[in-house]
Amino acid sequence: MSTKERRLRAFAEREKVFLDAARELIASNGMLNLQMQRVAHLCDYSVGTLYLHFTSKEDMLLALLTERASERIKLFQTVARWQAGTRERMLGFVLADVIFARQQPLFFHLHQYLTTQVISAATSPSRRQQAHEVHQPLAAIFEAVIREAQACGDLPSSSLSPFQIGSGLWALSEGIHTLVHAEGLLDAYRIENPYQLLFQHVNALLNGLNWQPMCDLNNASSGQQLIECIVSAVFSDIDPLITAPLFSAIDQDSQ
Amino acid sequence: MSTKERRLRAFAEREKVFLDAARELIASNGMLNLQMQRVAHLCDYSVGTLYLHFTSKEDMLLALLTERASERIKLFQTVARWQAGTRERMLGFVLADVIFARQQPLFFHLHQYLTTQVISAATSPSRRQQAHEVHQPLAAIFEAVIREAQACGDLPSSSLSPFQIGSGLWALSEGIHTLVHAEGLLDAYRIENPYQLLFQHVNALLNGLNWQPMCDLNNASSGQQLIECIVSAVFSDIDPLITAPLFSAIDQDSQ
DNA sequence: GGAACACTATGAACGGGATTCATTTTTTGA
DNA sequence: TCAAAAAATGAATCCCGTTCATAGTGTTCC
Repeated sequence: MSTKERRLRAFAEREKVFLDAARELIASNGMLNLQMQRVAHLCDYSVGTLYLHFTSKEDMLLALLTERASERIKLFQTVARWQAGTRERMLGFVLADVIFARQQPLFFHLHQYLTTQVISAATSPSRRQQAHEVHQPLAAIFEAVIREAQACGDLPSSSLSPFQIGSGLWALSEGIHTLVHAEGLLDAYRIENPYQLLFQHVNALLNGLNWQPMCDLNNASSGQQLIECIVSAVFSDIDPLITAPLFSAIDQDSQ
Repeated sequence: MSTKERRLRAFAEREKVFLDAARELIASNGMLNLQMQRVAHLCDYSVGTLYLHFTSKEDMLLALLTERASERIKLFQTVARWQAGTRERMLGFVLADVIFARQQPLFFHLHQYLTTQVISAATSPSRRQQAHEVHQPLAAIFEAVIREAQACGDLPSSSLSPFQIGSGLWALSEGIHTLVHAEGLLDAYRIENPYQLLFQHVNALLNGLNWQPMCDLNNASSGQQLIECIVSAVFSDIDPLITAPLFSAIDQDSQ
């Protein structure tokens, strides 16, 4: 009975085709102008067929986001495999997130948009579930490093669970991204390189947790050197246009 | 030539009437079901008149958000006037933010929704500008405390500007709010009281900045006592239903 | 082979609601 | 009092997301 399997596979493949088309259309016209009609027509299918896959437009966008989770996880895994201290790897995770946001601004916006309650309510529960499952490994990866740090004495044991400890870094990172994308906010305060700022805050937080080896916050350039070092050790394959502004003084970022 | 002035005042008053109606309708039917028609009719005006005030629905929502900024600022000012150490006051700001988010969940959702680039793009530049201006005092208030801390030696001077230092706390706070509202995320990790977690992270970050007096992170209950103390000193007029879960172990929060 | 059946795909039509603008009403000032 | 200017109106428009009755295609079994 391979008929059914074959059909399922074909269905899954078609879903990818739709998502590719959606991505392409968003890339050229912006998320605001994405129309279900156009997605369907670009793939030579009818709208009805498109709606066999997604319960709504938002549902499709969430699928698009979920599809890309694996790339983010890959970046995290690269960091996790890196032979370095636990603290360096934690910084590496934050860096990975920044790189991801810069590499794929579209996905960052999608994430932000779909996290909103109003919009999230328009997605199907099953796809929300799927999105969660797919992101699970992200947390698992950094939890492992936190456990390792506690085991080897880099990090004092705490009443908090590893996830709870990590959530602080996660929130800090998420929050900076939000501030960065709140139009005009950073201009108003003449903050030129928000991501360098993020690393400073992360270092402060890690220091506050007594995560060894402690870092001298007054020496900003050594912090930048560390980032540069992580980039060349772990992310040497990433386009320098994306990574360079993270440790050099001048920010060429134009979002 | 008071005619013009009178008209302007009347216009501003009518805008308030519209915003009140919008708030009422959102409160009863949810943001998703807000219709411009209904807002206009509830005020006995035509849709056209409504559109003399707002360039779009999103523009109206942003106005609604901006209108409420003063309440948030009031909470901050209460904290700023409190006769206490600088570190306590910084915690107080974070607490004020949490209280605001719990008191006015609607405005929190609006904020989240309108910060999104997709939605923000649908608002008028002038209103975005206005929203910025109105929020300016928020930053000014906490910057003053940071300056004071540096002056009195609670906080070592740094190469970062006061705003830059504060932005870390701001981001952390914003990020936790985001995680809290990302449906199901906290359930998945059995995090019962995210705001207690926020205070722990804030304390870690402040410790990391060497903000005196340092706080013992292992003693969670003393942290909770501090929150309780701030609440009774500064926010005694706030409904205990809102403040109690912030320092007691059981979280009755149901968003 | 082909008839009956089940499963898929279709896209015109529907519906909901934001936005507009030609027209009417009100206010102003001489 | 009245023409000109300003403000208000709401029916009509337009735009899209979503649906569903119908047509098409593949499958099964005699």
